[in-house]
Amino acid sequence: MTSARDPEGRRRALLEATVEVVAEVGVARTTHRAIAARAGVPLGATTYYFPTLNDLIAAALDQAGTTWDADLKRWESELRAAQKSVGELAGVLTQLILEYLADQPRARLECELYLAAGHTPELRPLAMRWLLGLRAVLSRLSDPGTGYALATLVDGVFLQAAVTGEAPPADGLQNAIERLFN
Amino acid sequence: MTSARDPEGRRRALLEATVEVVAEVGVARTTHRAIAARAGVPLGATTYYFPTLNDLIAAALDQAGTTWDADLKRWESELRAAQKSVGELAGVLTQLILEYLADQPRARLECELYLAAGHTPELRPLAMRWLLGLRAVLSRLSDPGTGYALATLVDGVFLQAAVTGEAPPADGLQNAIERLFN
Amino acid sequence: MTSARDPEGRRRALLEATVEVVAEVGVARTTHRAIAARAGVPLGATTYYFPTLNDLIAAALDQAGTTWDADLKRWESELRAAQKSVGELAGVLTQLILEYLADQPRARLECELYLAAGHTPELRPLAMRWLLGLRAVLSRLSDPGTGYALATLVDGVFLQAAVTGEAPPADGLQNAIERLFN
Amino acid sequence: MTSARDPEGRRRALLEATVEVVAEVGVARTTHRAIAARAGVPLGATTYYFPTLNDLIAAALDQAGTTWDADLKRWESELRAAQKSVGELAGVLTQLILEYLADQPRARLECELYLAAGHTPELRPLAMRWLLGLRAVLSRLSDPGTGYALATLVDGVFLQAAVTGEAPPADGLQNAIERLFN
DNA sequence: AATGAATGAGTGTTCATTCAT
DNA sequence: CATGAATGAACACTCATTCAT
Repeated sequence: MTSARDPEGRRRALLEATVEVVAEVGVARTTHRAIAARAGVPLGATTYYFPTLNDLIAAALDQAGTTWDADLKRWESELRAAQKSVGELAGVLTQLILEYLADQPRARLECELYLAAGHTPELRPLAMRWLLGLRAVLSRLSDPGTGYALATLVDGVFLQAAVTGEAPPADGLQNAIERLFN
Repeated sequence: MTSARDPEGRRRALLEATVEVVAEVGVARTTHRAIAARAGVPLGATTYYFPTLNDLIAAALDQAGTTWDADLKRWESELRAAQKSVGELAGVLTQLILEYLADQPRARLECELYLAAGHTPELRPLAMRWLLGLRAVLSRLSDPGTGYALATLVDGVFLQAAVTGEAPPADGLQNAIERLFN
Repeated sequence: MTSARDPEGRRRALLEATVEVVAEVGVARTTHRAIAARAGVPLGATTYYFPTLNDLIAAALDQAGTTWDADLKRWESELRAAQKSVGELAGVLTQLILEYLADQPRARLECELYLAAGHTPELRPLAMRWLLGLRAVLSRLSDPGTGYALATLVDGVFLQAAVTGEAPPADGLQNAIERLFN
Repeated sequence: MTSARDPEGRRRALLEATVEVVAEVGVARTTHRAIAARAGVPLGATTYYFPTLNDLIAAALDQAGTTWDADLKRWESELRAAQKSVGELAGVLTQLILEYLADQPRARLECELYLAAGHTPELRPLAMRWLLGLRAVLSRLSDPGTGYALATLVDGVFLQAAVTGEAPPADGLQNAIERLFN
């Protein structure tokens, strides 16, 4: 339980808890009560720091977007270091994807966000940020066409992971990535 | 408003309405009331024809799965007819995807199902049917590795369409498909 | 399943089923569906033969009252045959009570009726018939004061049986009856 | 309408209202809405203070049981003070019963509880507490056999009062009690 | 005559949100 | 400032009753 004397800590705790709850049960089943319990804060804190539940969820997804941006930065630098051969590049990208999916809830989060954006217009810019961010990184490593293809493949991998709950086949994935790089 | 004396029509209307509502607001926000209003039937008809809301949703998704199977059959025959050149094959597949996505709600449905399957175990087999059905068709046209790659790309396209609400770039998509076919 | 061509049989089946259901779940939880299922008749038959559910329940309790009257007649004759000694009289009455309570549902029925009469004025005459019928029989065997005392004791035995689900202690009961007879 | 800022008052009001409603319409017909209306509290208050309707009813009956225990204590001391003659003892007990039955709803409550216990196992211990409590008090004043007989008679009196809505005949009752005491 | 399909009022319960403290 | 008590709208679901067939 974070202290009431640490507003920033509370906000952070709420956002983290919200991300976790959303990843677990989906945006639509996310409740104030679940978030408060998860964050270890009083129920009233949820509406004290964020006017409405949607605001809280949007803020949490926005924060997750920032984390994603940071992840992408790391992806970019790791990929850049492997740019000499297509094979190595594909291997590194495959590895990054697998690592990312190892954190199941986080992986499901992207899909939740994407779909929620379909019903909730104000989430759309946020979802576009994820989508275009990945595409941009991959485009910079190759070209826009390849970047689009790769980013789309990665989104497909994420979606499938949400259903199956399993990691994608490393070799099959790497092979597909290699083909798209050419 | 369907007639109260046309049970088959009612069932059909309910299933169709459910598919639409699910596509619009997501499985978790789908309510008896929304379905009844959309189908133009009284509230009581929903539980009269389907014991519980989950049953109704499952039946609707199952029916959508059957439609999807039929679509896949058509896809397979059209793709087979274009099998002589990779370029043509990619063109036809691109076209089929674009046509499919033209029916926005139906396109979003797949993603909704995939995500809902993540929280709702009983939907998982249904989701797997979609996922594996597409992969099987595309595998038969080429080989398992290519089938996996193509199906994953297509799922990515569907997911992105759910977010952006726009059709994917035809040329970019066809180009990506061609690369995966080689 | 009784035949639709045998209206009297249907009525009887419905009444019997109703008595059973009421005894099992109580008047308030008795439904058309439960009665129809128990009687093996179509749902529509319930409202076809009895305008409302309350009518059906009242008719069933009335019929049970007739059975009760017959039971009382038998009680009276058996008791009369034992009238020479108080000990024998008490022994026979105890035996009759125990036999009656052996059919648990029927035993609970009386209490259900008594209580339902508390909320439902139109059941009151029916309940009074049970109450006064027993009192009359026992009065004729002795005198009004003793009849009142004995009938009250018997009602207490029935009520306690409804709670405990167990038969009353035979010796304790017989002893109490003997005291009241003097 | 009790104040929203008086939790104890609200709980008490809810419990009292529940006892009244149960006494009036029976356990099975007792609804959140009826209780809320009777207590003069908003609907949400019912589930706010008691998680489920059954919890509320059980709590109300439990509280009534506590009141009953207190009543029994008082009965015992008043009866003890009259222990020198059987006639006086019977007179006091009769008086106590009549006083108790003067509060009709409370009197009916016992029967409702008894019957509900027949269908609802978790109410059984509560019902047994009433039943055995009375028997214990009357046993201590005489002997177990007499206690059983008297308690059974009293239960019969309560049950009959629930039907007739009238007080039992004082003289007849006193006479019956006297006979059981010997 | 007899039925079961159909309906909507009413149920218990959840929870976003408000606001007194 | 922070909280949790409080509320009522909305939910899934049941079922007495109606009525076309």
